[in-house]
Amino acid sequence: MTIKDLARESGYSLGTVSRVLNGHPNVSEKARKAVMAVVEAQGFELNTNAKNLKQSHGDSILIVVKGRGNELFADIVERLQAIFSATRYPLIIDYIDELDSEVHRAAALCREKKPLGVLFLGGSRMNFLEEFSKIQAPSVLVTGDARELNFPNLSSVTTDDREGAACAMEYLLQSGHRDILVLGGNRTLSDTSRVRYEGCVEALGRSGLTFDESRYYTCRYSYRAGYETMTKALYDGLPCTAVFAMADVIAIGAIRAIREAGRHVPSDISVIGYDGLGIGDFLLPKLSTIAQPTEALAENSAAILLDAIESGKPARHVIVPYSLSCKESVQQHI
Amino acid sequence: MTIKDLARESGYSLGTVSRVLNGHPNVSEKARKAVMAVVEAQGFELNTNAKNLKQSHGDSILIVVKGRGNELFADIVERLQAIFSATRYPLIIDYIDELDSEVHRAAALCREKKPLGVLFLGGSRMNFLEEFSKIQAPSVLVTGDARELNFPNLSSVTTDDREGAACAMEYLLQSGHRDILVLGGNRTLSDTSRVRYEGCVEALGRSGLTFDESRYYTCRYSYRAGYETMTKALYDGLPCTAVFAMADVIAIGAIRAIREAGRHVPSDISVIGYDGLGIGDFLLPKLSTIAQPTEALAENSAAILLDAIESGKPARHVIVPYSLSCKESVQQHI
DNA sequence: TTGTACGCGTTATCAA
DNA sequence: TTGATAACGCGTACAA
Repeated sequence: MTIKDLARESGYSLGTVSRVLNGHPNVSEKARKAVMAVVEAQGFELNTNAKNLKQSHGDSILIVVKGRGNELFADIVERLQAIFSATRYPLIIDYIDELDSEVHRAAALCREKKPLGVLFLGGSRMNFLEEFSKIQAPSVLVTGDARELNFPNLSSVTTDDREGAACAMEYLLQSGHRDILVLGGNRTLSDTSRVRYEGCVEALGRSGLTFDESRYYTCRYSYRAGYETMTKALYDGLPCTAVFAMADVIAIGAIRAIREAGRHVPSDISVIGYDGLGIGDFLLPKLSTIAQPTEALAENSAAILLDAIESGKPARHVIVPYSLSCKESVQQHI
Repeated sequence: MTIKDLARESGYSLGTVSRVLNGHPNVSEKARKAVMAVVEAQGFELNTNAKNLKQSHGDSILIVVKGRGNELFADIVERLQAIFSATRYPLIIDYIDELDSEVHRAAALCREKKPLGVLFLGGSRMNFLEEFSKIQAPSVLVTGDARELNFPNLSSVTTDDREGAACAMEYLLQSGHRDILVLGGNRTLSDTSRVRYEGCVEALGRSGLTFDESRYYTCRYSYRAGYETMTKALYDGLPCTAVFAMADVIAIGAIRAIREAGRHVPSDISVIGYDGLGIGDFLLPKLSTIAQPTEALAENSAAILLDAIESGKPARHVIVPYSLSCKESVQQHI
């Protein structure tokens, strides 16, 4: 069943049928009805390949996810999937290592699949600077700020990582902690980690304190890395009554490490994470964290991308609010 | 850059170029070299849309995932992604609700996308019986047994759920537990749940015991559902020293519920899960569980599907071994 | 072994 | 408002 058959059955020509199917203006109501009647009756479906061939681009949306271990992204991907399943755009999801270049990968995929748009889950300025100019499709960086990058086709949706991190630190500070360890990503490679780090320094500064570099532990974003890094930190033996982990996955691994060292959370060591993973509420103790609004992140990203694709709207940059989620893993230090 | 350009630049004709690109036999080594040289030099990429149009089917592989809350599937999807990223087949991943028909959804998607093959993550016999005949593409049911369904294009890869569940129960029994609650899926809709339930009954039978129906709590596969169901079970007040949760996500939610009720795991109530989620090792207590080999599950599924797609090999049904993972959430009952 | 020519299903341009 | 027809890039009979 092709539009050719549709033309025959409906008594109209190919051109008219195509116009009906694409909602073009210059077509009589009568013709529209006639064609649609056959469509309903025969269950006709347009051949995407032919359409794409003609239009010389694909019909999918590409999602490049940075880091397999980061559950936050899993949450966002799920939401994105739910949103896009209501549209006619198939999703191509591509996972790359946390330390690889998402832009390089996206550029390659764009050449191959010619997607309508691309969504970056995580990304670093350096990579964008280097080769984002190679990609033409409207894109949005989710979980990162692309405002200063100033690419006309690159939007961004994120929380304020600096303030979020500062908020976490301040919470720890206000709870009486002074000996704080920070577990975060590689600050050279990850903007998010760098900006959150700056937030930490800032928060400390506001209290007249300075951050001791040796208290920053570089860590991949995964349960295991959190566990291993915290184990090492404990072994190093710096005084420590609280830990700020830049991701909940890291925090969860760290808590396990603390417990295995015979210490308790939060009575011996308080832990605050970042992300607001769903599982946090089912742990013991419930994880205190800076919650990212995954739903808002996903919805805004999708809306912006769709606007760009369908209506050619220009890039936008939106900041969605984080929230301090005080649960059970942080305690007043006496 | 099309094969037309390639033809011009290489000095050969369109036909020869196409043959080289598709690895056809009747082409001289000289021609092959000449064409490939230009391909390398110019970075030519074949137009998938045109190719697909010509061959009247897509080039992607469809994955239908049943249930958004089931982390096991997330693990498997990740592995699948890693495997297929090494091939030229894009993955289209579609999540549906745990209680919807995966086969119905797949059939619709097949009409639309004409994928080369489809992977079902979770699925129930009833749905397959009803409309799997509508789908022609080679498929594999991951995490379910399709042997008796006897479709020529449906393979399956799974662990032995009956034995796995029996193993979990026996472990509890051997640990001295008699008052055991079981939290699992809807046995009418989910074959996996039904079969695991049968395993429970069987294990009990081997010990001369019978399963009291009121001890089975129906529960969706998610942290929250596990938490809520366990809370309700605790409220019901049946004597209980151990819980078998048919999924780790359920077990994790249940453990939280138990703790909130002021009881301890495992000293008051032992809990064993099913799946072997990565996070299990970072919890307190570490989760004892029946571990499914996600890697083997993914690898076998991919291999079978690829064999079917590329070499037309017939359906296969493989059982991969589960393993009892004794960690910290189950204790001897005195 | 190589080249030519046609058709896949669609959109878009132009004339009617 | 409608219809005829030319591309889009590729695979493949068929001819050479």
